[in-house]
Amino acid sequence: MPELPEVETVLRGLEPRAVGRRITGVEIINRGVIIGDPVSFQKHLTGRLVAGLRRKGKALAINLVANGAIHGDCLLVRLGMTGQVVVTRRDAPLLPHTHVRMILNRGAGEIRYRDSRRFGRLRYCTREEVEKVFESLGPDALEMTEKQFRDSLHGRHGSIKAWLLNQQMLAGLGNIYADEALFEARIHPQTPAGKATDRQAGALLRAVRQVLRQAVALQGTSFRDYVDIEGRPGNFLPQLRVYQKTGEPCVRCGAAIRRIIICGRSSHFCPRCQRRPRHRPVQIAS
DNA sequence: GCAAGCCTGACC
DNA sequence: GGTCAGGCTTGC
Repeated sequence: MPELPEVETVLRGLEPRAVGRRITGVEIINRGVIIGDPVSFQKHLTGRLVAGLRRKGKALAINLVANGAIHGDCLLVRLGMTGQVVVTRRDAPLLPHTHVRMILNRGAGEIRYRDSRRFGRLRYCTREEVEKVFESLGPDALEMTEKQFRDSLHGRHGSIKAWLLNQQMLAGLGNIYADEALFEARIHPQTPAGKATDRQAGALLRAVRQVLRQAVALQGTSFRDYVDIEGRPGNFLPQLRVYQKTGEPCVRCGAAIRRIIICGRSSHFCPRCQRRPRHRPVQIAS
C-alpha cells in the first residue's frame, strides 16, 4: 500500500532516471487509469522534458518543461492501493496490469505504470489544477508543525484513527503507518481526535515522524504489491509492530494485538499499551 | 469475503 | 461543514 514513504521512495528513484529526459512517446494500454481525455493526455506529455519531481503526502507530481519554458504543468500520479511506477528497458517483457508506457529519450528506457486493482490514477494537470489538488491536501505529514497538528485536531469529533487517515488533515498516512504511529504513541485508535491532550498530540506527531522517517530510510513497506522503480520491495515489513499482527503478542507488554473496524478500515492495536479513552468513543466499530 | 485509497453522495 | 457509507477492483 503506497503511503508517504513508498511515494517518497518512488520519487527518489525516479529523479536520477527521468529528470532531464524527454518523453518521446506515450502509449496508453488502459485508458481507465487516466483522468481526463486520454488523447489530450498523450498530446500534453509527448515531447515534454521532465523538469523535476514534487510530492505532497501520497501525491506525486512530475513537472514538465516545453521549449525551455516552465509552465508549472505536470503529470500527477496517485498510486492508489497497488499502483507501481517502474523504469525499465524498452524491450523488457510487458508485465500484466501495465496500463501506460512513457518512452524516455537518449536510451533511458521507459516509465511504466502498473496497477492490478486500478485504484490509482494518472492525470495531466495545468499549474492551476495541480495547485488546487495540493491545496486540498493538509500539510505533508513530515512537514507539519506541532502547532498545525494541535490546531487541526481541535474540535474534531471523529476518532483519532479516522483523523490520521483523512488526507485533508495531514497528508501521507495510510492504514499501515497510522496504526504503527498510534501504537508508538500509545494512543487508542478510537480516542476522539479533539479530545487528545496536548501531551498525546505531541507524542503522536513525534511517533508519526519517527515511523515515517524510518520507513523512508528503509524504502517503504511491501505488504503485498509495492515495489520501487527498479522493482525492488521495501524493507520496513520486519519493523511492523501491530499492523496485521492480530492475536500476536505485543512487543512491549505481551498482550494479544486486537483488530477492530473504524470507518470501514481495520485498526490494529495493543489493548494494554493503548488504553481506551475514558470518554465514550464517538465512533463505534461497526 | 476481505483488503485498501480516493471519490461521490447522503445525512445531520 | 463534518462525518461516514458505498463503490470501484482483483488477488489471496
